[in-house]
Amino acid sequence: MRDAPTAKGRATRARIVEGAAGVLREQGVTFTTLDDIRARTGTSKSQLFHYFPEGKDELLLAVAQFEADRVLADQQPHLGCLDSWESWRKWRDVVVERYERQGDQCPLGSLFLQVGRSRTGARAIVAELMRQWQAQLADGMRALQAGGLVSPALDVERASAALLAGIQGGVSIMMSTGDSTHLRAALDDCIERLRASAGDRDRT
Amino acid sequence: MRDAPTAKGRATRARIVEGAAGVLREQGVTFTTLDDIRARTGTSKSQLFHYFPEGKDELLLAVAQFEADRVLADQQPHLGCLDSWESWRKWRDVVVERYERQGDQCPLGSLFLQVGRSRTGARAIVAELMRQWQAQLADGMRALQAGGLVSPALDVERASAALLAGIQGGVSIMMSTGDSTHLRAALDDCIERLRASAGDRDRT
DNA sequence: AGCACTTTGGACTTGCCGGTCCATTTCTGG
DNA sequence: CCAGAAATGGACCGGCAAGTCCAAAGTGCT
Repeated sequence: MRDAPTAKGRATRARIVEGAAGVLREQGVTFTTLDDIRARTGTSKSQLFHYFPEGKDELLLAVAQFEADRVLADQQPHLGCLDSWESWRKWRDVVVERYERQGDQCPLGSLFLQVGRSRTGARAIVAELMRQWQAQLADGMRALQAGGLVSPALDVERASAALLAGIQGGVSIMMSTGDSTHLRAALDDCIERLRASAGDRDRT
Repeated sequence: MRDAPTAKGRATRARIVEGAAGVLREQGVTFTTLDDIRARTGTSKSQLFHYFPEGKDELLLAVAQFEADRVLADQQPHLGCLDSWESWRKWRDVVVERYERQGDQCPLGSLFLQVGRSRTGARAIVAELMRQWQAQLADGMRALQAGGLVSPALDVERASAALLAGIQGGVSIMMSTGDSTHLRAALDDCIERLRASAGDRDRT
């Protein structure tokens, strides 16, 4: 049932996932029932179980994957070519803007907390997301190094890990406080350190 | 009922909170029922509602407060006197050790996600925890400044916000990946930057 | 058109779990 | 030792939400 036989089926499945993602963002996993999803997506109970035979968990997992894909996509094209200070700045702005708009809705955090226990799949999704995210940050740092904008002595692995951690923490703090100060601080602090590790030329 | 009339009552209430905290860590909020808590704490249903008349939410909130108090307490006495590089190092080790031991059990994160929607109280607890935590980090940085170990030009507010974000993110990444690399990276990176902002003397 | 398969509708079942209630026991103060 | 309050035990209730099932409608292929 992963890929439905007919086009109509595939469309319905996609509609369910997308609609479910919306409901989940608004209400949180805990307070979302299959009936809510049914109502939002204009489907019947049997459809839900037709496309997700293993029930709610399977659907939640599909939504988690859907959201995870969006996280990186939303940062493109900037995340993909972090080879100048200007591109880093733009990327930073996109990240801040995206998460501020999202506000206190945490599509992934809560999802994997719920599903994580029962299905190991959820952890894998998040872990893979983190891996790719960090890899792209590391690529960007190496691009700066290649351009002579950052010291070759910089420990790229560690710096990218720290930056990723800062983002995650910034976002999760924003979830509880509604304030993006920490996210901004983490991003700016890390980027500024990259700058400091260069010579002082090209401070744009 | 906040503070029970008799000593026995107070003891029971405390036993419930503590036991509930244990169950919640192990199973997560979603999969924990009042019966689980009842079993663990050797109490009866009526006791639960006797001490927490508003039901599960009230109990969850009490546990959240209990856990929040522990977070800072576990970092003492180091967090309280971050006035030398040595004390920062010790504190860093304590944080890493504490969260590695905790592993993938997230006492607070999941709690406030659940309760946060229904009761605003949970957010307040987390927000207050973050405030105090960051304040103590900022104090530590100012102590370093006072001792001439760190440049007076350092933006303490931003640096402490970034550090806190890094810790939070490091911990939450560890929740999904089981790996403390990011937490360590965030701590070490931030502390190293503090060092770099000083003159180079006293690099112990 | 006709057959097989997919998709859809929605009533129904089932079990769980938060919450209620009252009876009983244990404390405490005088 | 006694009254009144606090603490405890546990049976019971009611609602909700996940999951089942079968019949009906649509779809595509020959």
